Amino acid sequence: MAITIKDVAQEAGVSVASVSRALNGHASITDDTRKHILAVVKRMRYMPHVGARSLTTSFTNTIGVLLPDLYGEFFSEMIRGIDGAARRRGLHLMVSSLHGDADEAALAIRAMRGRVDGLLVMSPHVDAAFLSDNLPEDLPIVLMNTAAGGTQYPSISVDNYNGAHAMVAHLVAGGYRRIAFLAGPSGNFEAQERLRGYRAALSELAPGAAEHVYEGDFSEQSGQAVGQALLEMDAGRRPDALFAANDMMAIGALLTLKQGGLRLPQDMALAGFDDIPIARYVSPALTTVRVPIADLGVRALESLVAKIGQPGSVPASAQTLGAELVARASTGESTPT
Amino acid sequence: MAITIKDVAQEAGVSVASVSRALNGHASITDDTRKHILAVVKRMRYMPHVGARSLTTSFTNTIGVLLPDLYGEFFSEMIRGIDGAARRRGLHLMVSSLHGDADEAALAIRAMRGRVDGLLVMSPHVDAAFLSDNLPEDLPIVLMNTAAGGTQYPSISVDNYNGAHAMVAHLVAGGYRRIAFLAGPSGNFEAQERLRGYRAALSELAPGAAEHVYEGDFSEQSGQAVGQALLEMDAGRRPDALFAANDMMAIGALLTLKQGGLRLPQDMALAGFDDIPIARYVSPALTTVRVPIADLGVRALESLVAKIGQPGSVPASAQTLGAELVARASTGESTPT
DNA sequence: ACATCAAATGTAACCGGTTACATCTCTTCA
DNA sequence: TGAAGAGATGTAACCGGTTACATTTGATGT
Repeated sequence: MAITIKDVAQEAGVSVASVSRALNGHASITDDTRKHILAVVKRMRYMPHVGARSLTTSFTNTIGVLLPDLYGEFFSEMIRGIDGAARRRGLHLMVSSLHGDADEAALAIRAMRGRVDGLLVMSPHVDAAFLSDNLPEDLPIVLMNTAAGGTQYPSISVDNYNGAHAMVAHLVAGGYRRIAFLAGPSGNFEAQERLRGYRAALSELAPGAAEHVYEGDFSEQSGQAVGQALLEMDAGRRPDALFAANDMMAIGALLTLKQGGLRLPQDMALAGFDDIPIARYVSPALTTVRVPIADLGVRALESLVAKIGQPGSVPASAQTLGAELVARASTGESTPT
Repeated sequence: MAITIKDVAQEAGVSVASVSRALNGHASITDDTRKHILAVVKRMRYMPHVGARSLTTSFTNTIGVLLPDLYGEFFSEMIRGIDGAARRRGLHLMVSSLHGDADEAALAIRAMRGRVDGLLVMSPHVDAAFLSDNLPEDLPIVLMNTAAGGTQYPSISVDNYNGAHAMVAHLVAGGYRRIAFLAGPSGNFEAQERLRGYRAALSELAPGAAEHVYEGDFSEQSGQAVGQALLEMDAGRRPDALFAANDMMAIGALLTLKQGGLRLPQDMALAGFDDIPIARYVSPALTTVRVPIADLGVRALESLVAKIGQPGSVPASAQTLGAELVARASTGESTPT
């Protein structure tokens, strides 16, 4: 068994209360005794048992983070943002992936009880009903990139609609007219918003143009499949631009189209969404919409902290972060990198 | 305040002990009362306070993970491996980045006391002395990718030496003779091992060839800088192959060299180390050494779990994971993807 | 010299669970 | 019928901290 506060108290010849006070910088303790106690603490290498402490103080200095999956650049960026913001406030992170079904998600949420001061959740499987069923009622929570919260929980997400809208505008401005869209999984809220943006912009900015929507699932493979389908099309009927709902699909299509002998962007322009790091490195470099993922994490953590600070008083707001168009060579921009 | 076991006991008309027994599947409780209690638990949405529980049981079902930084594909992969292995065992993860100085690292370690059953640590700042100074003595720990443990702590790392050795062999076999090496930060153990592998292989396999070592720091920028330096060299004296100690530097060099008009691999072959996802997508696709990062995480977690299972009994072993050469176009391979 | 009072320190209750031990209930058998 | 014993349930101590309240100590004023 490790060293406890009692051991320290005994060794220093004082009461546990004094040790506690010395450690927490509490009032009314002589400088002499404080120094003496701290010396003993150091000598014995005592470190408080955080769990025990949080039992009485009821705060843990820890934030729980639930993400759908811990894979890929998106996740990595998100955690980076959250971690940076958390460390700035001296908070720790407890992360959990949710990639199982709803039951597993429920389990993960329960496991957080008593260990965290608040929860950051991003999950396609989670909706408001599920949350109110499984959440300890008094646990502050902020949702990310989801429509699930309704008005009940605060959420913060990226402006997928306007990002997609801006991309279509960019393509139209570049002279492209037969603009196809490679959609994400239909159940996914972000994918829906991006599709909605595409449709609205198209009917608004290129009134005559027809919609061409391909189904995809955000994977590189589905990009390759659509690339293949496009290659096999009659060149006259082929779209002159393909806008994929995320970068990975765009890259899959890019590789397939290039391999099939198409010149990009002369034969077909290509655009993605997310601006994952790879986007800059493929050739031609991929035009995309930059999603401020790390920022999203930072903001989410910050609103969570605010909510923890004043429980109940903050109404459930839905913040939106702007997404910025990044024009690169795949839609004809000359600038490299 | 949330619902406690007492509330449940009162509501169900039993003692707290019975509730506890019902929840933990303990022996000697009637099926009737168990069902009744569980029904009440469900109705009240009670969830046990894990911190309080761990106070008496002294286990937390949580593993602490300390990484130097939570940025980039490397750590994303590592966490993915750890998370998968952890969830298979019903363990939770508490992650913390260490990117500050030693003091911050010490703080992060102390914060884990009482919240985790064991620690997974990967850090350049950490050595054996530091650990024995700051670690609660009874906390199981496994180190990753570091020489720091000495014989005191078990560690698991990638075979950087032989990976680099194999790459040099590959280049020599490809006919390259003036093989330059772009090193990583000198304080970094992995970087040192890769450099050592380069040197040994070179003197062994190409006895006459001179060493050319450039300094780098694992960043894309340092790759660009060296790329620029190479471009400015007299073509006759220029190396015919550049082996960078990691992929990001190789990619930095690749972009700069291409932009400078060099043809790869005809004018210069290029190789990296790590096999991050981007490596496949650049053109020419980058020859590299695949580091089984996720595997490393899995193995590390598994040895930690083993150590937690039998404290003290396992001697501090140092496992090594093989690194596999992946030949792609940047060293002349014809295969795409 | 003694009463008064503030500051420093100690004692013990409490946070929310688990579990050893005590108690109660009910069956079984002499 | 009553004693013994097994099985179910309750009581209370404990895990390692924090903190309200009690107590001790020492300075101050008259």
